[in-house]
Amino acid sequence: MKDVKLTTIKKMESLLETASDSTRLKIMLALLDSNQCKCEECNCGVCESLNCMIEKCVNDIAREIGASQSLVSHQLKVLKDADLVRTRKEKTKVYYSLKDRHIRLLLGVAYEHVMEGDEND
Amino acid sequence: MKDVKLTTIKKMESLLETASDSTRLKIMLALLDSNQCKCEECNCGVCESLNCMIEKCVNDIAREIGASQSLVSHQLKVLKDADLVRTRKEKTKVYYSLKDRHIRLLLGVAYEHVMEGDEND
DNA sequence: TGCAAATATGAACGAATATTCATATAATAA
DNA sequence: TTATTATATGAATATTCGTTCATATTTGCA
Repeated sequence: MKDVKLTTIKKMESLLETASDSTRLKIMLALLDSNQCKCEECNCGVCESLNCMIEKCVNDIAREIGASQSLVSHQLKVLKDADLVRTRKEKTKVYYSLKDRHIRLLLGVAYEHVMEGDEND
Repeated sequence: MKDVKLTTIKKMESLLETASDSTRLKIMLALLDSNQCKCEECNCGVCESLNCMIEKCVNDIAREIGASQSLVSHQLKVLKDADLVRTRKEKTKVYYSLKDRHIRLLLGVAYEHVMEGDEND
């Protein structure tokens, strides 16, 4: 990883910056929740199939994480602009889901690091 | 990942926040550079052995990433306080290295996500 | 056509943060 | 001790960012 281009670093910065906010983390973790997995083959919530992607609408997310509709909408826009989530419209509702497996991996690595605490390597 | 505690989310936020800065990313990427791997068994730069951990002193990092000594020192402190790097003193120099494999994984996932661009899953 | 539900947006405020400059501290060698 | 090298730190500045409040937009339904 020696010669990483500046534009690549800027993109990495943008990705991590977008992920590094409590509200947005809560939103993304809500979208990881396996309870609403729609996949018929499994119920893991972390499998790689697109069919298995969990999606929730704005108000449900807001209620679940205990934040206002406005705040969640604002932060979902940030996540969308940074390409961390995708959307699907259905009637008046907009369903959000995590963009791809990298986002789940990112959350997973961060979660594990925090959970393992101060062990040394 | 449904019931993630608030304190856990705060720690994840802190980890990602610390990682989400160009200067600090450059520093950490410099510490991933396999060219200076001290491991005698391999030269990969990404192996998990602590012996294989690459370490560099402040001025070398500053020169390598083209930033001032003061800035690098400030940001290394941020990285150290957040537990992303470890230090080893030797005479007047202080050698820095990445803390553990999670940090390398985090950088790796972010790098891959950016590199794969806008492919959908 | 009008109402209701769901979501998006703009302005404003306060808080947090990266960088620079100047200087301080610590440790070594002559 | 004195000079030199390496690193750390404090203050100051400008910029960015999260949240709230009020309001706008869009869609479906009666």
